[in-house]
Amino acid sequence: MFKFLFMTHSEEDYIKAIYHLGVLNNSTVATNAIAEQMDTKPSSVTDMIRKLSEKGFVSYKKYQGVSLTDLGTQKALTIVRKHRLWEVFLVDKLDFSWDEVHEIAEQLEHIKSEKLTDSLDKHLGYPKFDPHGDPIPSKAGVFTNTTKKLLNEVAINNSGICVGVKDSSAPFLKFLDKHEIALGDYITVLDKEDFDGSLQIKINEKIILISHQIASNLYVKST
Amino acid sequence: MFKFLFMTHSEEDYIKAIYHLGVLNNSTVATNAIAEQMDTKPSSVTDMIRKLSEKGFVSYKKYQGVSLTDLGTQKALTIVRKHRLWEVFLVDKLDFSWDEVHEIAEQLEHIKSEKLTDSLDKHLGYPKFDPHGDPIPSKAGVFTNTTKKLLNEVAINNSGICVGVKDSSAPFLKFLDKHEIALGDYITVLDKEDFDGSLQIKINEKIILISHQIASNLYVKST
DNA sequence: ACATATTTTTAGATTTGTCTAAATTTTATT
DNA sequence: AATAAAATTTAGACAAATCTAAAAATATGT
Repeated sequence: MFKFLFMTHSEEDYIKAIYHLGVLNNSTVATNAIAEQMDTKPSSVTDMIRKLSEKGFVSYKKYQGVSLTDLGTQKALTIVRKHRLWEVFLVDKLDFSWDEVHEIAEQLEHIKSEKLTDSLDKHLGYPKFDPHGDPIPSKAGVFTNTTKKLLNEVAINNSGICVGVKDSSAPFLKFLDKHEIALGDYITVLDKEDFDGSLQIKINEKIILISHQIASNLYVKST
Repeated sequence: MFKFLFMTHSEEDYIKAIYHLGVLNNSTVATNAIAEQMDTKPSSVTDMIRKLSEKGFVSYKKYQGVSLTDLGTQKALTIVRKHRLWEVFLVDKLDFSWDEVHEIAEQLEHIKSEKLTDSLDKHLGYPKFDPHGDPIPSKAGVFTNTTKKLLNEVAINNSGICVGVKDSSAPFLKFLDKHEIALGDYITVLDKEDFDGSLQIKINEKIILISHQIASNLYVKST
């Protein structure tokens, strides 16, 4: 029964990839999608899926895609929890910037110690969101749910507080730093250009113009 | 040239084992000794030694034992440094007790990020010793050297400050906790029994009797 | 619906780290 | 110094995770 509790780093990486792909389209995940996400070959994915299926982490029928079982989802959530807690640690305690933490958290998320995870959580003050605004599941696997929307969906003259990014790649995060856009900032949409979808916004008492691409990767919460 | 910089967890574990065995007897390390230390088979050790030799971490002649090269020593020191810094983190920041930290640090020592190690060092206030009193090498690989001796070597009516343990196994550490013996405590040797080598000591204003076995696993620094 | 394209799986090979069992070398003993 | 004992290495095998190339299943387009 407890024989299957140990997971290798690789198994955990697959579970996490399936989780992230699964929450997006809310259906079974394609072999090729996993292969692309993990930068590996579809044949390798098939092999691993079989193994994870035998261990009870995913349900799988040949050619029909894969989805996480309850056990698999639970496992994925603990990995996501660890990843995001470590990101908070790196930013809050070690003064890393939000574009530097992902790669290190990819390593730290595999550290096996429930007590460590829980102590870290406590040490950080039970944070609900990571440095990119992504929610941190509780020990029980529950997310704080928020009613966030993309900035480009906000109507003219409406406001919101910046609560997250959709694209958390280093280039985008560095762009935001450079233009002094940070989580917690109060943003008012002043105007939208029909021509290119760009937005005129007020942020930190300054009025700036941002492209549609930027606006569609920034989450805000209505105030 | 830089092809050999990446090391697997397993390679790092071997390097660390060779390091620890090497500093003790200050000579080449035997295959069997490594096998025993790592709880593996001598044939596996031979295979790995070959690989580490090809990568330049150890120097090795068949049947003649193995020793770390400068590169290998440097690598070992960074692993030891990471291990001990994480131990300090766990005890100082996350309130772990000193008998719980070794296993977790065994995992954390493999995290690859020089910036993380250095930031952690800074965050912890550049500690010179881990929770067991073992010295933490600096980024440059230098130890703070101390003139510590075992408690059983202290003459009657002489004193010392408890600075470390020779045996850092959980049972011994728990024993010390139970009897309220901690690093930093001021200890005076009042008497030694010829019969069994046990010592009468004064610690924290209390006089207690400890066995030779205990005394020979406690390091003190002369005051 | 049929042909074609795409996706997925299979079969077989490779690398890493390990093992067992046998062979070899070194060390210890008498 | 010869022989026994111990340590070490070699040879061959295995499991995990990956790959390539080919085969099979599914999806797409007219």
